[in-house]
Amino acid sequence: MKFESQPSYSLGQRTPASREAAAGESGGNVTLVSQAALGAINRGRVLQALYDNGPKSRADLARLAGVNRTTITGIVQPMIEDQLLVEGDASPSDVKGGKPARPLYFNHDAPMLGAVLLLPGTIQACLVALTGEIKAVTKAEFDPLGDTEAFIAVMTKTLTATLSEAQQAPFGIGVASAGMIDSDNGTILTVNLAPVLTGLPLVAILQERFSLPVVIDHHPRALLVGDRWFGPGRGQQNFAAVYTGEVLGGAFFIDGKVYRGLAGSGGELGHSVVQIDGALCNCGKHGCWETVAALPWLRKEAARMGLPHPKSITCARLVKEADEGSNAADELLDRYTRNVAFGIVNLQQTLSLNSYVLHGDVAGGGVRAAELIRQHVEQLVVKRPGQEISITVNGIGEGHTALRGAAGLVLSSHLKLVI
Amino acid sequence: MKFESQPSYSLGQRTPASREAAAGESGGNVTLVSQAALGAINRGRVLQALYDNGPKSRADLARLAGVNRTTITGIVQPMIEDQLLVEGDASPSDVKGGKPARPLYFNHDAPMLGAVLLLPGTIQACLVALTGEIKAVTKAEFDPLGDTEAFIAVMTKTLTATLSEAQQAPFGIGVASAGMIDSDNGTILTVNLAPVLTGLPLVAILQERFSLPVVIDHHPRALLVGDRWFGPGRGQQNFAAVYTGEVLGGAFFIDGKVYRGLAGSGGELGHSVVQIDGALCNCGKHGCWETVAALPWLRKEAARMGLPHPKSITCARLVKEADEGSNAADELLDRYTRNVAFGIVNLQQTLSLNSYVLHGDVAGGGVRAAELIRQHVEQLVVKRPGQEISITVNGIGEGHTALRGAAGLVLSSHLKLVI
DNA sequence: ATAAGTTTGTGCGAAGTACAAACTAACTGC
DNA sequence: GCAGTTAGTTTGTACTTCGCACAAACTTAT
Repeated sequence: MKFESQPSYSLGQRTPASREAAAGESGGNVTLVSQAALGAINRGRVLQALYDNGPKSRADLARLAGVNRTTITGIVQPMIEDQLLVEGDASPSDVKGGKPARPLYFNHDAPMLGAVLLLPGTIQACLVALTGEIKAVTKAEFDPLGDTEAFIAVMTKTLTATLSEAQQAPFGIGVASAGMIDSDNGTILTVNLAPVLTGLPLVAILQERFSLPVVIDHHPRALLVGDRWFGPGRGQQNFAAVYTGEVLGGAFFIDGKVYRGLAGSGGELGHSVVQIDGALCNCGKHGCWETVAALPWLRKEAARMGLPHPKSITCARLVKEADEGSNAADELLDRYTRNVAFGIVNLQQTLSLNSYVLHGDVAGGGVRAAELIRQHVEQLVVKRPGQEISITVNGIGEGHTALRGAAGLVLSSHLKLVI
Repeated sequence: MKFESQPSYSLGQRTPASREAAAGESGGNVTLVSQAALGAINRGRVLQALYDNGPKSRADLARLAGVNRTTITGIVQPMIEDQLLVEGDASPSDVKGGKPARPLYFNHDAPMLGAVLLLPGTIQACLVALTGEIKAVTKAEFDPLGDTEAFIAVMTKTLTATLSEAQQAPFGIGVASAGMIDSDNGTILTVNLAPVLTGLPLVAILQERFSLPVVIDHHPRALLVGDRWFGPGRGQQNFAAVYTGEVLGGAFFIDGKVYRGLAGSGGELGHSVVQIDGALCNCGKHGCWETVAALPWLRKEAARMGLPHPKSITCARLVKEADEGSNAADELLDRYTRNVAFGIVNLQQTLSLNSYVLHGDVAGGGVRAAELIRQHVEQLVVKRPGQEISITVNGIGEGHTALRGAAGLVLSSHLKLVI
């Protein structure tokens, strides 16, 4: 399947990319900003402002960005003509009269985003509208120990099925994958439990088959992006997403952009050390955060304390049983949330992002777990005047956030907000 | 003392600042890039390329930045006319003939940078040339428990003495200070051992007295900037500076810019937790990194192990005694460097910067200490294919790096490399 | 010695961008 | 009906980068 049509205005995908490539070839470490790139950057920022703040008039956007109204007109007019944006009905003027503003927002029928969630053994693909709605979900399974060609066949078939439901060419395809991902080079390095994926240059493969921009990143980073574009991180310039479950992970949104680290390796928090010479971790080291704040620890402690059905214990059940009056559950919940808090404390001491969105098991514990973690973090962090730490839970289902995040990866790279 | 003259080309100080202020007033979180800002940004990047790569011809710079040669000419010509840059002698052409290139570099007589290092009880001020040379060092002492007015008087007098030796108006004044600093608002929050500084809006005070741009940041961040502009971090896009001594601290250079965190509070690594419920820390918490990797721990262990003169033990002496055959020193050195390594490991797992510059006590241990730390980090970190971790020591004296870093703070803010 | 080839650096016009001023459109309040 | 206010557009200006052409300065081959 191939898509040809592209919007008349460049969103900066081509030019800066080729520029960077050129600079890369000559080994340069500086990149000047060209005139054309400038336009793309500003177009991207206007779109992001629309995302972050919801429907806004041209005048509002101009005020928000501190630029001239005419600049905004120049930016949005081609987008309206291309039906990426639509003008809403005139909203009544608020105070002292004046011409009513016409709010702008994304066209419901604008091109969508392809999204793939890749976990050991399963593939989920879908289309995500710019407004966040999910459509055309397709699921498939693959043999984690099988043949590479077989996997590619399943992946292609699944994605083709989903993309064929799009009315127009999607902006691109975003892939969120478990495991260790090299997002710079678009390859999967290793996925525990799915050796078939080891070393797979998935971006190159999909780009070739679908002739669309393709982006890949690891699961926690997709959650982060999902939070940023469509969840509680919307509009924020600094926050972290923290995932807890069988393993621990995190991702950071710093100064308005996704932090990736070299070759996309930042945020592997599970194996930061919180207990020198502590318990043995799966990674072979001792005292990793994962040894005290992941589900295996919780199951072990639940069994030790004699809680019912310790093998299937979750934060959600712990909260429920604590709410029902179980002292043991209450105590374990407190210790669990405290252990989770230590990782967040170290993050806070390091980056001082002040805002954290929880995912995974601990998110199942809802507001109560989040509040407990917040209290522990507050106690364990060195206080600064005027500093407030917020811990929130993403209420939307886990899979949906990851899929939306995969879609958001495309937006982030497409809008090229980084210079 | 007031300075009036300013270079004819803007380096972006005024416009973006006022732009940001305007956007801030209206509560906006996006900022479009203006035409004028674009020029300032590119001018800044050309200058940074000159810093990072040493003297380069226009053609080289154009290749390095991936832009047209004429663009570089347009950027550097006014700077040459303003005597910020100078054209060197024609260097002999290297291979196939052609017109010999004229390398450009900073004019030795260009405006300098004012730098202040503020530690409890002492002030150091100096001028730093764009080439890194330090001139007109002035030192003074103040009463850490004394009167605010008295401190300001000493500070003003010291700085006036230094600045009066400048031939032209410096580009600005950079202040590196111990303690907790709010670099966004330019105030000192708290300094242990110097209560007189608590809450002092030093930037506003100095800006008013000297009519120059003033920047303040905390000590580790000044070391980072010193490394970046004039030390082992030169030309690097990602690295961290780590300070060990009576306390621990760090600062990060991420994707080509100094990371500050909200209100400049990132990098307070000393109180990240590496030992849940471990030893009591000065901060009132338990198991902070500072409890196992700072000098108080080293002194305590040296005493426990019966090493000579444990109260004045340093990493430098430990290395010397270990080199001379002391098994106890060797063993303690290994444990000390391992404990230091844990903090770097957590940083690496979080941000994956791959490159660390050591300062403070552990830097006194030279290459041997750095290599030991590197080995421990390699062992304790989760390996990624193709990932190399570098640990280096800044050979230049501590004070000089901090002063150069304070100067570099001005450059960083003046060049406005961030958009 | 001469010619050819190569590289550097500089005018000049074109294209693209944001901005300011002045304008029209649309609504409120008196 | 008219003044006041706000939204959005038109028009002209200033600034920046880019591509092309060209002179200057050097090397190499004949």
